[in-house]
Amino acid sequence: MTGQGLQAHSAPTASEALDLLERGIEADRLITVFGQCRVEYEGRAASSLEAGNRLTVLKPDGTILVHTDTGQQPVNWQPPGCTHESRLEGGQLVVESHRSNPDEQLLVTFERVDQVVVYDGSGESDVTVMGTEADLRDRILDRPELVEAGFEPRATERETSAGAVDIYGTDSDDNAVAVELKRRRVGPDAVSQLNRYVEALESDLHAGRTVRGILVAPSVTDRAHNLLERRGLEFVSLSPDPE
Amino acid sequence: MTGQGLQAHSAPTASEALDLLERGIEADRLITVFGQCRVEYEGRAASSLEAGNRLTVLKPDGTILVHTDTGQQPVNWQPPGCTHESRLEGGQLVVESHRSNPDEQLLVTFERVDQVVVYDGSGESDVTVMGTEADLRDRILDRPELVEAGFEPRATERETSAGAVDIYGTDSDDNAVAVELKRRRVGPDAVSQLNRYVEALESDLHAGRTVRGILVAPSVTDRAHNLLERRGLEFVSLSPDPE
DNA sequence: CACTCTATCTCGGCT
DNA sequence: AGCCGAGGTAGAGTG
Repeated sequence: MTGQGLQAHSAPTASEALDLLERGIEADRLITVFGQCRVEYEGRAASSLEAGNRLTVLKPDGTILVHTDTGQQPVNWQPPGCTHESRLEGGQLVVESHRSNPDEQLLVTFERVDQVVVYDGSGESDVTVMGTEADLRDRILDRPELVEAGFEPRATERETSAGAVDIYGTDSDDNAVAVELKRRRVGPDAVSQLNRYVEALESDLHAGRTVRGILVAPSVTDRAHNLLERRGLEFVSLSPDPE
Repeated sequence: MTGQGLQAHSAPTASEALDLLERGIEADRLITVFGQCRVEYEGRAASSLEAGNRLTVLKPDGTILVHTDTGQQPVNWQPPGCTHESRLEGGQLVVESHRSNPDEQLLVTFERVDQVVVYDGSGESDVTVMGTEADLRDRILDRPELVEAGFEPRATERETSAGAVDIYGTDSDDNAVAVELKRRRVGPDAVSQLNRYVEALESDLHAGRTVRGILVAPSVTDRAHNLLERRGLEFVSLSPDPE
């Protein structure tokens, strides 16, 4: 199985590396190349990266990642949907990843290849994440009184002219209530978002109807708190986890 | 050089893999592990991932990434600053990455290890990106008439009680002007942001002073356009690239 | 395809 | 350390 599932070659020549890459790309394998390389990107923006020892990852869905030994983010990349090509240029291995819409290309030129690994990374499995905004929503739908005594959810993702309100409902006086959910501490952006929904509802609903806006999140920053007050919006502290 | 810079082992036993990992972590190397693994994460959220063939990357700055053969983003990860540990559990290689603040841990359990590569990825070099928001700002500071004839920039990143305005200046009638820059097509969020700055300036400056808000971006969405009109804000179409 | 919003966002800068 | 905003954000969901 390993013989079919993985091929590795230490310190290959450029043409040996090219051979591995071409066959790996053809066979839809996950490919890693360790080596000293330069990187050029041009597309939505443009960037240039001088020679250094890096890890390049090619995925069968068209993703390419160039990682240094620091940082979680790749130093250069292309998203899924690109076409990988490899060739020799002046005796050096060159990997080119290209896509249209937008027109972009990433060029990785290896001055030295230290290792190539071609791997069969297939075998799907889904990751299930808990503690998301959806969990916070479900928690409130289960127990609306966590927002406020008398609160009654009427709809989730209710469409308005400004976008969809997370939870739309009524309070004990039958006022309309827009609830915006955030799974973590929020800044002014979330308050503006809620404000847009409240204004849209005031405009969409028949005139005179009172619309309250309630932000539900674990906590808010100072500026967000001030903005809430100025906008006449409310805040309820609640976390996605029952803790 | 390659002997020192890179060590690779195909289809190692769990204890051989553990040995490579421990020495690689100790030596601050970039480490990749190919193999069938399960992943458990618990921290800001929680997730669980069943067994599958994946690529795990350990960086000397404490980053850990678990990649499948699709997608640009890792399926599980931990940011820089974590502590990597490796051990055997029931004959299986286990990699644990942990940090405090917030308290999080990622557990990768290998049911089979296909390949371990330990690499010296050092040798820094900076990446220079062009076509960013800073380039758009510089373009306007060079030629303020691109925003409007008579526009005079007075400050960049001018602080207000709502945050920093990208470019603050005056128009030909000596009105205050707040310019918000976006390098790409924008939605309602950017309009709300600009509106917050304009309101803050109206409040901060002496009463009666007219404050105009101008959004500069390549284009806006429909909802953003409507919101601009409702808020009495303006839009100028401009791209970071002179093209 | 475009638009909107979430994210274990990450990252850098500043207070 | 927290707050704030940018990002070549990516990715999901919807019309």
